[in-house]
Amino acid sequence: MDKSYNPGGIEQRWYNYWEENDWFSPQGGEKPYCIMLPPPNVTGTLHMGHAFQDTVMDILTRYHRMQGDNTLWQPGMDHAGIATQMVVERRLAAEGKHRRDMGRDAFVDEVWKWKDESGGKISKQMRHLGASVDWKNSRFTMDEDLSDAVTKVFVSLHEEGLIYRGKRLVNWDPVLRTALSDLEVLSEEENGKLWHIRYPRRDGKGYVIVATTRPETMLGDVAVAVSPGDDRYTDLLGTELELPLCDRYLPVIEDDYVDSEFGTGCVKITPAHDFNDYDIGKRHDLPIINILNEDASLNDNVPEAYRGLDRFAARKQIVADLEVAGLLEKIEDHRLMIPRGDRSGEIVEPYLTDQWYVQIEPLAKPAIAAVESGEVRFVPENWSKTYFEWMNNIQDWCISRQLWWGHRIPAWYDNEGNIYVGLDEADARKRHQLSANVELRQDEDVLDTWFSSALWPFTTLGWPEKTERLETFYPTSVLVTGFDIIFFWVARMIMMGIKFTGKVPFTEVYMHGLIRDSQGQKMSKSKGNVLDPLDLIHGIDLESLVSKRTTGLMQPQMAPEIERATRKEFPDGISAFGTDAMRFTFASLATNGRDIRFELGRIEGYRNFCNKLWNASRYVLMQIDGETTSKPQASELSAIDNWILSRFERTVAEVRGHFDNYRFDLASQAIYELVWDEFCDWYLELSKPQLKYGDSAAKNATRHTLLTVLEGILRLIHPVMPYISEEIWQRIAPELGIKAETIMLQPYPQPGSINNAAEADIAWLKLMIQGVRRIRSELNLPPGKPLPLLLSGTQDEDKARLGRFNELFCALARIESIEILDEDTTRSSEDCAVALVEKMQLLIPLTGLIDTAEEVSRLKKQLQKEQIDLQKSKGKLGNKNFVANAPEAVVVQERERLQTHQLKVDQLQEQISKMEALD
RNA sequence: GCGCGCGUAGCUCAGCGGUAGAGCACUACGUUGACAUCGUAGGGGUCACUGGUUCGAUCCCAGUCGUGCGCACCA
Repeated sequence: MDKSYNPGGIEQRWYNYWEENDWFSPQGGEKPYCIMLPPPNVTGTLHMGHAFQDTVMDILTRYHRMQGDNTLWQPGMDHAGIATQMVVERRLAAEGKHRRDMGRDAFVDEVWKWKDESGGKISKQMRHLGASVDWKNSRFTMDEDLSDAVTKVFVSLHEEGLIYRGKRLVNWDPVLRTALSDLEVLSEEENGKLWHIRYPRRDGKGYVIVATTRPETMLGDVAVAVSPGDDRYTDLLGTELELPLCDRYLPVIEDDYVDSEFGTGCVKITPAHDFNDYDIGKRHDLPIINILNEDASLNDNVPEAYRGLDRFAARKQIVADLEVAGLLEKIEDHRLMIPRGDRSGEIVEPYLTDQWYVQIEPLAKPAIAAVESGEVRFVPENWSKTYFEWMNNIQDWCISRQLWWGHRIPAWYDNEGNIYVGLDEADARKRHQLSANVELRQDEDVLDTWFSSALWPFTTLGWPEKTERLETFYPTSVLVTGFDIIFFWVARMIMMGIKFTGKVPFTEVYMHGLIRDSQGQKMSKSKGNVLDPLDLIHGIDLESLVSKRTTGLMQPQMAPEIERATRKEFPDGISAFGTDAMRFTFASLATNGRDIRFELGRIEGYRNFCNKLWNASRYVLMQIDGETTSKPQASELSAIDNWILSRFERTVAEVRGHFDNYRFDLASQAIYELVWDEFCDWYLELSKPQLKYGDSAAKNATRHTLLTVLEGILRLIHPVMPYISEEIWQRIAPELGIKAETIMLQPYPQPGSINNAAEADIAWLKLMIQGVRRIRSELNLPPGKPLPLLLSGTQDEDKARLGRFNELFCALARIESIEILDEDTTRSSEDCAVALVEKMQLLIPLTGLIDTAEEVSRLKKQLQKEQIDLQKSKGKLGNKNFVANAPEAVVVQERERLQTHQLKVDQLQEQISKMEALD
């Protein structure tokens, strides 16, 4: 074995080995276990969030596979309509092409080409991460059968009246020129202005002032509304106002929506371009005047002067014209919420169009019930509140998008505009008894990507066919996903799953936090703080990292700042940490929190941990080299052997519990402590003298224990660190007579029995060793210098243990001789340094080594601490209410503490006064 | 406005009714053949604040301050 762990050399080899042997496919077994991979965008690449999520899913998958479950991790990719179309359009733009020039079919061909090129990247990345997904059954949302399922669902919902076409206001992205659902619009507070405009009264009695944040919309005004019963405006009712810049008059209406306290108490009403106004318009039967084109330029419904102007140019012009006309009362600075498309970043406009909608409430009801009843359980549980909050106020879902890339809506129109829905054109004709000579054209629009994603858990398993996979794995076991898509995806899967299979799509939803950078910032290309998981695995030099972060920016002016920050945070680039270190890091970060900060120091620490495990294994292999090791009799195992075996069993139980509760952080910590703090720090060190001084049976027992515990650790850790565990296991397992091809199909450790006696023995031994070490360190005695030791106050058990652990103790504490002082021994201890182990005092003669004054001050420090603790205990026990009300066990424990502290205080005081008497 | 979080050691985070924990960072010492990607020992916290419940509160309850997120919003 190499002297240090080198992940680069082995990872690819093991992954290929596993995949070639088809061990990622379900292996059979009684209990099915299934996880659906949230399908990543086919044209993207995996970021840290994906790597984190994939790690969690792979841990669960490998954990269950090792338990013999029939385990499926279903992979696949999503066609991501808007995102993908944007990427391909940008690529075409670089060649000076535009999709509208090339036509729909040619454009879609381009997307497919790009999909084939790009989709491979993601699967390559997932392979590097060690993801044990069922590659053979990987699916894509645009696959023919999945597309057929989408169509079938659409037709079926339409038949039931749950999908309808309607003309109403939608969120319109004027750059992408498509409708968006509510969820795809992000509103944020921005600086704006409030323009106060005078609307003259038609009766000539002055004017009223209305305020607006979007002056250009006045061209679509159809009324002015006031609050009912607002005294200031009672005389206005029934009159009309002149609409400035237009040759129109507006009625004054009353509506409860208007807040008389806000602004002037007068609101202009523009039903075609404001959601609230739209509702008011409907209530009052007002006309709707649409003033915008698809690209948000002004259309022919406005005065000629403004036609064709972009919305913001028009705003400027209108304000100027109002100013000239003396109709602009004032302009105020104003903070307001600006809605932007989540993809384009453009300000979206409420826009009146025909779109397809899902009537969602009938679907939502059973989906709410499923979570209420516990049929679907959120982890952490609290997310169910967020889910209910949204589901109880759910709005109809706009599912049509004016895009070319996606599932085409299966609806056809005749020349009169009648709509015919069917599985395909022939089916539509059949259903509606249309003769072949009726001309039909298909709806141009495609479906929201999330519509097909909502079906993912069952369509990937073969639905609508009643396949064996569907039968076996549906409902799936757990959904692992980020809370950011709880509405987009989780809620919709539950609704669609129940609707079309009659069952929930999964019984548990593990919601993890979102990966952020070391400053707590969200990682994004535009901020220039993204990390590529592969760069953490393979390493990257600083210059490459800088150029990677600064090329292809949407805002190139950010480049210098990004470069500066990158050079500061990664002055030496990023070294190659390997997949396992990264995975272990992700596991340790998987707390219940919402934000997960990723820091290099963390992964570095776990890289070191890999090296620790590697070297421990190297040690074990060196010890067994050239020896035959056989299974020892139980009686041949020493206390230290029994101790480490017992610690191992404890850890197994702990780790399993944590995995079952999705506490990967606690699981990884438990493993880390077992490996480093117990196996390496103590057992390996204790095994050295045992292998040196023990008889042949004891040596054999120790070697066997080294192998057994290490082999168990490897299986315990394999779900988190698949590569290093396989690499070492392949060398270790044969030594134990295990003949198997891979660790990944070995049984996951089951907790066994605990050995309390051995644990108590070793706890005592550790105290002894640590006592001596502390004296050495605090008095600056050379670590390597052998020291004599005197013991006083030894109890029978101490003597018995000394008999058994003499060699181990002396070796680890570097003690050259031990003398037990009896009550009547004349040897005095006043010139000794002292350490306390229970009732016993460890004494190290200082003559010629060090001034006793130093020891006195050291002891005084300890005494002070003991006295504080003693007072605390005394205080508690002196409180009658405590003794009367606290549970018996707590009181007993407190009494023991009191005794221990009292004993130590006495011992220390005695020693101090002895030493002080010397002077 | 409604809902959900968070505030614990210099930093990042566990813990959550019975004497405060980890990793990293820090200090001192140390290359004895598994490992310097290391070892040994150590320092460091009125657990945001104020009240309440309790024999006992970092933990439960109420409020305050700070901070983050989601949803809905007033022209």
